[in-house]
Amino acid sequence: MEKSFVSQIADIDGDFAQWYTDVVVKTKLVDYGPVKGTMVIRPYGYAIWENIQSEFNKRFQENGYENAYFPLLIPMSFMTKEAEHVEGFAPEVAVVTHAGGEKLAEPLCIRPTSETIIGTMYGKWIESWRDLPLRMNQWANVMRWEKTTRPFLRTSEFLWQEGHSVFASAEEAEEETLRMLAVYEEFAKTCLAMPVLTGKKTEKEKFAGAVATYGMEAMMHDGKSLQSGTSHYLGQNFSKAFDIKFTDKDGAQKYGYTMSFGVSTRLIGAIIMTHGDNRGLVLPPVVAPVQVVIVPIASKKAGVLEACRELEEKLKKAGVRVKVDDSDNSPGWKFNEWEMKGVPIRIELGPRDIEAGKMTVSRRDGYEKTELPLGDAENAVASLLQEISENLYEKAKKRMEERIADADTLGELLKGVDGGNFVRAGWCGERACEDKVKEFAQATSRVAAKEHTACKCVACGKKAATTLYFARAY
RNA sequence: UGAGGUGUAGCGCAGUUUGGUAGCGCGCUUGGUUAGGGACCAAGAGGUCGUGGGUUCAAGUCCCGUCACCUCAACCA
Repeated sequence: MEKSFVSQIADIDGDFAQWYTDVVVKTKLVDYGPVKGTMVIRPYGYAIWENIQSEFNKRFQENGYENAYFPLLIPMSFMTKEAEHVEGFAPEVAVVTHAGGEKLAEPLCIRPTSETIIGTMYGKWIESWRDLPLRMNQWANVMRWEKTTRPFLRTSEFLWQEGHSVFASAEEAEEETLRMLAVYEEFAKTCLAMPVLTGKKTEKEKFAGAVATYGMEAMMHDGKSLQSGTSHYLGQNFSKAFDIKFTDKDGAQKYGYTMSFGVSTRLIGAIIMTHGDNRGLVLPPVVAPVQVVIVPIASKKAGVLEACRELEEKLKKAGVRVKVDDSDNSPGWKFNEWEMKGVPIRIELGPRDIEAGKMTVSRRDGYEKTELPLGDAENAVASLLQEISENLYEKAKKRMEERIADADTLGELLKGVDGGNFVRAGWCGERACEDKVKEFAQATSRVAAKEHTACKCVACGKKAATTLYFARAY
């Protein structure tokens, strides 16, 4: 017999990378793409992304954003207008040199991010203070030629959302940067059941061309950190490079202040690694493609399939994403299959249940089965989905909070990250000290802590200017 | 680019030391019996052994070249 999924995967804490790859491949979320470092997102994986998109679109609209689309190809000359930006992205940009059978006069970059092309258009569109603020979002693919890749976490091509805004004042743009960061944090909590740390990044870790970068970091099962969203205050760096000028109320020509923010399909990787267990995926109900799977027992017996269909209809009407697995695999096989795929609720329906007017319900965040009356299935399922979401969040939050350690010295910091912790430590503000931490502990600064509690820099012992979270990162 | 490793059926692998008919498990197809935690029986399909050359009566196996991929280091949503 083939080894089961559970026995094939190593200890979840021991060989996490292998476990992750197994989950991604076996649950048919993706195939590896024909081009190295790319992935083919299969329907089950893409459905998660679509749910993420629709939840985000609601929130973006509430914040004044409209969706738009900008071109994939960016003239090289656009990229070079902002010095830091081009320097930061140059090593990972793919370039189109030929088209139509001829060498192009100017090479075209495949977008690694769209600040430059959107900035160019904004420069043409914006004339007056009345045009501001301008807020747009695009859902797109981008390409960054990464040396090492892993599905969802780092692929050469990935799908994301990038929001780009222009304001008349620095204050408004900075405020927006933090507001969208807060939208991310709320989304992570309510839709992904994922607790995150948010805060400002250091100079070393900030986006190329930004004045300030804020990040959202999530703790994975193995204690490593995954940057799962960023929001950048760009000041006037891009408005000056792309001539984003407007005539203000006082008649003066002024440069706008811009900001941008993005999350990617990496969020799906974050879900897998935050909630997954030895049985496979665990999907938060809000984004799960299938929220409830109904498994018929002895499905050839009279009335069983009919009862399943009836329940399916009832739940569908209540807005639940539900599926009846009427394939002719054995029930045990189906249980394992759907557990591996992370479906939050499984309902078993067999002759015994139907006779008793009940259904056997099993939730993915636990092992126990309970019997509930069939008559009130919609309400039971709705509240159970909510409960599962909250439970997943609480479990992940507890785990994260238990694994935040404090360090005063490099030795303590190393011990902390070795033990799978985020380490909170003081930092004097010098780049050299950050580099020293990385060299000593293979950990990087993630974000600044909201409260500055440390006194001394963990690397040099001088007075700490900030308190940072350090972690090993994906 | 520095170091190590792997290419054999859709997937995971054995076979290479010592050259001698291409194997196993899973999956797939067909039929039947089953069904409350990855069922069982039977029959079947599927491989120019990454690739080019060489040695040999004979190469998956030995020799030379070459390509691809993986892991770690370096770089990153």
